[in-house]
Amino acid sequence: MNNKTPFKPLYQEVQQAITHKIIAGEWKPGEMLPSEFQLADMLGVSQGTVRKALNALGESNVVYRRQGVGTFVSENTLKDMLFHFFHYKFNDGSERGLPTAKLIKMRLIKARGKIKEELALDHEEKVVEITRTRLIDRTACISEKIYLPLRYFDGLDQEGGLPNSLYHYYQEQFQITINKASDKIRAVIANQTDNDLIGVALGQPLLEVSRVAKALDGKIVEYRISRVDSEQLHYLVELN
Amino acid sequence: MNNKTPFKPLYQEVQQAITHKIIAGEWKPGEMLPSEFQLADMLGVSQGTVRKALNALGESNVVYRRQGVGTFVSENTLKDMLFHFFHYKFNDGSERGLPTAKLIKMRLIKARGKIKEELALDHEEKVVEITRTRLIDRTACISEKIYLPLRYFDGLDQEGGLPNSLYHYYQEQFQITINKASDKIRAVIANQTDNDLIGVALGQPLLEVSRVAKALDGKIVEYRISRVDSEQLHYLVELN
DNA sequence: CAGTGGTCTAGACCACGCT
DNA sequence: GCGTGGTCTAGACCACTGT
Repeated sequence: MNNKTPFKPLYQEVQQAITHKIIAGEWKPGEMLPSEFQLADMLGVSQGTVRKALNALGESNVVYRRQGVGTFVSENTLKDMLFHFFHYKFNDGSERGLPTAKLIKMRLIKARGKIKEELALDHEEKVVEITRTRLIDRTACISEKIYLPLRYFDGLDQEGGLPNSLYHYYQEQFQITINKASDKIRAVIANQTDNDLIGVALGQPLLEVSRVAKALDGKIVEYRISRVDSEQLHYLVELN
Repeated sequence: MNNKTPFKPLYQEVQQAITHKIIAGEWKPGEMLPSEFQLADMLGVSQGTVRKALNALGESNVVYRRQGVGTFVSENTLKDMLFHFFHYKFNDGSERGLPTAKLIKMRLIKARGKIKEELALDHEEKVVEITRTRLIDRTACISEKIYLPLRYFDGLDQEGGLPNSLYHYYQEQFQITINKASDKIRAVIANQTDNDLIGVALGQPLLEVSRVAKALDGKIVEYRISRVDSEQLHYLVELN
């Protein structure tokens, strides 16, 4: 008879409804959402149901909640991004300044092979390739190659410079909020390019971190390969 | 006046009370806890408060909950452990058999330097040093050095062999449940020992993962250094 | 069918941040 | 003091699992 109705809890509907409004731009990054009771009235459910939905959205960093203040759409600010998406620490345990970035090259290419595959593209679309180095306290320690489908970042290739926090820039300029990512970490040997870009000796071991990042709506919007000076930095993972 | 009462929610008290009973062995790994209503009666709070506490314990993997069945104390079974604490994947994307382990050496040493430091020991205590390799489909791909304070693992040095899933073994033999860990990932160059243990060529890049693991009560109980053949495996991190 | 966790509601009250 | 999220309670009902 196949009479299976998968059953979807009401709070998940509410969660989706709110998410869609955020994606649609009804509430923009940094803005405050209506209170729990107002949302409950708007959506015709009880306050407890809205609460559960908002807490779930808080868990996945779509919004953040502050007691006594309100619920706000998450911003990809540099500080938050460091916490969520930047897990490099100094080997000696020292805390230093915020990382900056130096743009080396930006060009338009066609996505082929691994780039096309990792970005899950059907065709050989145009993508922007960004090459840059990251510096902490003026010392270069990471080189990055970043691939962005031009489809999502129209006009990006015309830009002259880029800010330190790309994710915040994506959000402000292109209404793309990075929300999830997965990092594949491998060990590689430094080549001449690494020597040129971050000054590591040829033959030295490096971490190569290959990241695929997704926006709020689940679409893959960025592929990024970082090569990290392992003599200076390590990658830290907390397992709970 | 300094009349600050930090305010501790009731459900956190409940959470701690339940955690303590689990640590004390009142409910053992794999056993079912009383139902929400029974716990509520026992502790003199409402069912909703118990629910919030149990869900929090579920989040941190102290218990797991199954609708229609019950709430159970988590077991460090091989399958769960792989999901939580084993994040190595094959570079070619293939899924293969479960990892096995081959014991190379076990000896008793005094904790000094980095070992003492990472295990947060005050004195040069005795620790068990375990050297083993891990194999997937009979191919060696990881070598591990594991350091365990003898204080927590009394008699371990007398054992002849060890099972594949150490964490399950800690739990069954020593009533120690591994609950949290942090991994520091670096890149290194294979040396003669790596060549002997996992057959990687000298000079090849490896991942070195240095893990500190904590038990339910928060105590550091294990320090482990893994050296991973990066030609075969990578370390995968999901950022949400 | 009995028992468990999961959802949803309604209402009271508390803690917090801002003004 | 006001408005916000956070806690706690009580009760009804639903969905899932195993017997």
